[in-house]
Amino acid sequence: MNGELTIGKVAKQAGVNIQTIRYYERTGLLSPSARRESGYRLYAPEAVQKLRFIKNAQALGFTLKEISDLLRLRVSHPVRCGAVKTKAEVKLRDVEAKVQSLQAIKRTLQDLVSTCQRRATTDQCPILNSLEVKQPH
Amino acid sequence: MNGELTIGKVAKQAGVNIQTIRYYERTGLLSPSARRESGYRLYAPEAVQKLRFIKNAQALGFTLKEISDLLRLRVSHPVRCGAVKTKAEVKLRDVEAKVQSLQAIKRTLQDLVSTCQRRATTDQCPILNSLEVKQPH
DNA sequence: ATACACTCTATACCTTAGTATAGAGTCAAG
DNA sequence: CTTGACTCTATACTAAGGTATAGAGTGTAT
Repeated sequence: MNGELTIGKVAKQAGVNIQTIRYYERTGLLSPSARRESGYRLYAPEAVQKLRFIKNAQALGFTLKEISDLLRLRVSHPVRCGAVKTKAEVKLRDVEAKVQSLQAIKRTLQDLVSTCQRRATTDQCPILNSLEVKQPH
Repeated sequence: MNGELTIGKVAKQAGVNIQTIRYYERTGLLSPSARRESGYRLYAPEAVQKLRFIKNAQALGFTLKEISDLLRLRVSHPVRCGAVKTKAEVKLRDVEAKVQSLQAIKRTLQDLVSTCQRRATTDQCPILNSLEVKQPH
């Protein structure tokens, strides 16, 4: 037993459609580690983890292109280190901004819940003020 | 001067396409506060704020449907308070989960940046371990 | 009163991210 | 050695979220 999985097993374990996995292969996001002689795709168990990461990251507003960039971030040669570091820093700023925005929404929702508890009422939309609005440059 | 804006002004201030605003109107997300006799849409200045909120929330992975729900969350009558509170609490759990996931990605990116600084190398994809993977139920 | 920018409706088209289907071949249990 | 579940490629379709265009009317500065 070598631990390799067929596409159906991977799909089931990751909770995604088989077609989705093949679609990700077409777009360069996830390739099988090997093929059987018959052409059947074979995947390492980490493929399941990768698919779950992709689905999580999508729910956070990342596009497949951005997720692909994230997955490619690794320090392969000291010579490329500077470039990787720069990319990681850019992504980090983006992620930090998302965390800030989400926390603002979170505080508003918490306020709303406690406002309800105090039986106060308002016709204003409270969530509108939650996000620090950036002017388009 | 009553402060009402035509669609072009709103679009420019919010940094979105005019067609997008009309699309949001069709989908019930944002309606003009009035129309001129000629049919021209007129918007209150808050429409700009609302559009920016929508764009921010989309970048955080919320769908237009979810954003619509968020914008409707307000305590209008004490009698409805329980329902609003329940909805707000559900959204709150969702937002908290997103914050957790983003912070995991953030820590990984920070590690990556400092790994680079130590000139270490790895062929592993470090970000794969960043998200607490939930089993599909 | 005429340009020119703006807006209207209606319709068509586009991109991203899948999902479905057809027709043929493969695998493994009985 | 066949039957049922699985996989293959290729192609078409779908849904969400826009974006573009045509043809007609409106607003306003000169």
